[in-house]
Amino acid sequence: MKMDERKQRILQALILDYIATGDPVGSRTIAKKYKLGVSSATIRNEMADLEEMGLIEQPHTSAGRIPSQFGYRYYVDCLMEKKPLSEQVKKYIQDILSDKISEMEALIQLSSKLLSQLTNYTSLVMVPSLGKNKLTHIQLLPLDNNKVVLVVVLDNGHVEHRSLELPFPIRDEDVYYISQILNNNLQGLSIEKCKSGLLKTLYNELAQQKHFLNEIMEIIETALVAKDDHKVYLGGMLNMLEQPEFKDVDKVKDLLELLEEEKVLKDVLAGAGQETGIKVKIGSENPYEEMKNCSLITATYELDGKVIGTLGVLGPTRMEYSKAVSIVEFLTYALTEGLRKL
Amino acid sequence: MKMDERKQRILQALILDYIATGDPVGSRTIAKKYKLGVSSATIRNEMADLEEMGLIEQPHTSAGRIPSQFGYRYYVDCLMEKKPLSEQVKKYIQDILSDKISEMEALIQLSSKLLSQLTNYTSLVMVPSLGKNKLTHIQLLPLDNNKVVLVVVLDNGHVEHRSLELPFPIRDEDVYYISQILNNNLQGLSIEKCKSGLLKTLYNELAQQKHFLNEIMEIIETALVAKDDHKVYLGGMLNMLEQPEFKDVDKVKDLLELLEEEKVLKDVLAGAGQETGIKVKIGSENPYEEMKNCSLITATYELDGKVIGTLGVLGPTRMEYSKAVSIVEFLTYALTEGLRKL
DNA sequence: GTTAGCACTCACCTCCTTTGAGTGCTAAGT
DNA sequence: ACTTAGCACTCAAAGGAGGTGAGTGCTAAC
Repeated sequence: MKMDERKQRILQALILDYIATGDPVGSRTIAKKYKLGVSSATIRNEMADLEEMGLIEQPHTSAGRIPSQFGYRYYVDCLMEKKPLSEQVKKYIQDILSDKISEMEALIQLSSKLLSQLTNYTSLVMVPSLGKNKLTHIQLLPLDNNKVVLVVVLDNGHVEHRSLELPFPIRDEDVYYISQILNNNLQGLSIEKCKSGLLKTLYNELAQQKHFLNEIMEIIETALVAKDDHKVYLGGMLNMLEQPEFKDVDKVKDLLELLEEEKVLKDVLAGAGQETGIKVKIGSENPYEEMKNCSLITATYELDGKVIGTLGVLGPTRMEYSKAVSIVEFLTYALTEGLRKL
Repeated sequence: MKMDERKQRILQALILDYIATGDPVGSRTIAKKYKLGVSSATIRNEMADLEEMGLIEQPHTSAGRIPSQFGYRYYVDCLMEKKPLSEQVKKYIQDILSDKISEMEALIQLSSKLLSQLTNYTSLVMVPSLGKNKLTHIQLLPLDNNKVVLVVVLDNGHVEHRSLELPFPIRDEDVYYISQILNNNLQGLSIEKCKSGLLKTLYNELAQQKHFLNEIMEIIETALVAKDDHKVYLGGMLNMLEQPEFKDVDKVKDLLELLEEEKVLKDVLAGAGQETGIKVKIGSENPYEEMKNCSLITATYELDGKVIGTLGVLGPTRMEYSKAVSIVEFLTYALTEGLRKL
């Protein structure tokens, strides 16, 4: 069966109406609301064809049609017209993102919040792995008899700290001394490189000084390795509750519980891949059963021309794709700009 | 009307049954399940009295009775028998809380998680204000031409860091120099004291060196002041969805949205006061309209014999008070112990 | 003071009917 | 050959009627 223009127009009208109202759409509604110049009977015939092609379906015999997952797919790929954002909204985004933010992570977190606010869906933003970043500073500060604080500063402005408990007391001077050696040797290297054996070399240099450095090095190594990981921000999770398709607590509970697990979020975003450009995953294209009634729109943001993270919105399959895509698109742009300026 | 022992026994039976089943409890059920040695008719008479006294109420004419807010109050104050925790659970709590945690905040956060897991309700934990803690270290690290990282280490193991953007470039040596001066002057002082003019004194000392210190000091002051605040952890928010009384999305949405606001959480916990001991707020005793179907059980935890924070569980008014109270009680004890050892 | 007995209430369930939106098919119109 | 009007048909949803049962309050007897 061939997909002529009239079928396309009918499919588009049906999807737009369904997205707007949430009710199954009948032939009469389409004939009346969207002037296609044909009667409802004709539209009925065409709809029968569209159903045969798998693009729309009937929830039950005497109801109108709703788009199938493939219908949404076709719409997103071929029919959707991007709805340009108003200058006002663009300005709003840019104003907020350029408002004196000096830490990369704060900027990214803000983007997540903005994304969920603007779309009224749930936002996911993956913060880049720190593995490739270079150390600007590594510093140990004495805290107590046998406690020190390890502070790691990366060249992207990211700061991590961790308290370490040593199994033996240590003098303040020694802490400063070790700190200095660490700094001299590790400054400018990436975390990845620090991990790969370099710490051992360093150990040799310091071993001449103190016999218990071995243990300190181990702890530092663990701390560094543990920090070399992605992080995901989730925003507007409760927006899901606004959606009529999730008005039943039992239905939405599993989804919300799923979203509370960080590993899942990483999976979901990682599934979108690293290629640049906007991607849309519809219904069961997503990796989790609980998300079969959801769609995910993602894009990647960059720093120095390289993809460093992914961001996206998660909503019901019946989501406002055109609006959401525009927002994701512009926010990605604004975030990339923001990062560049940093 | 006087509250004789039989009335008490009936009220207790009714509340226990209602908490267990969630259904209104009739006279026959009480007569059968809880052997009080009297017939259902007698119980009916007593229940009429209890209703007159405002302790129980009927959802509608031909239904059983449910406890009123005052009924719960009376139960919690006079009738409730604390259910001792099994040694197993106690050990579980203590094991988890003593598992190599060296940062106060991590310990507190873990307590929150534990609390929601064990009770299946929502947990709130307020982290103490940092104002009274002493500075162990204050350190500036150069990051970039005109960016520095401020790291503040407190004597309780808490570490805060913040990136500062200076409106002018600064040399690494100067950063270290300032850092040293700050350290020498502020070490051992509480944040409160740092704020109160001391920074200005310090400014005089440094002003002889560099003219732009003024601005640095301002930034540091802002950073310190902003950090002197309470923080609240929320755990198991979605547990609310498990409760049959919140099976309607519209009912639970407002509550969940309320709980997402940190200010609200602070209010709610602050409302419980600072006196030591377990407190129970039932239904509309809570400060927010959205919580009129919830009860909150709180307790305070201590360090060095002084109250430093509050922790609690929030559940439906029909919550398992005896179990929840026991868990809150023991967890408070375990957390206080854990903090002491730190 | 307690209890058995009884009339009464009312939410809830089930069954039935009505309603209306929507369909598919057919035959007539262009 | 496509389009359309007309019609019979389907089925979810809404509304109503009747039955059920848990529970109550009252009264009279123990």
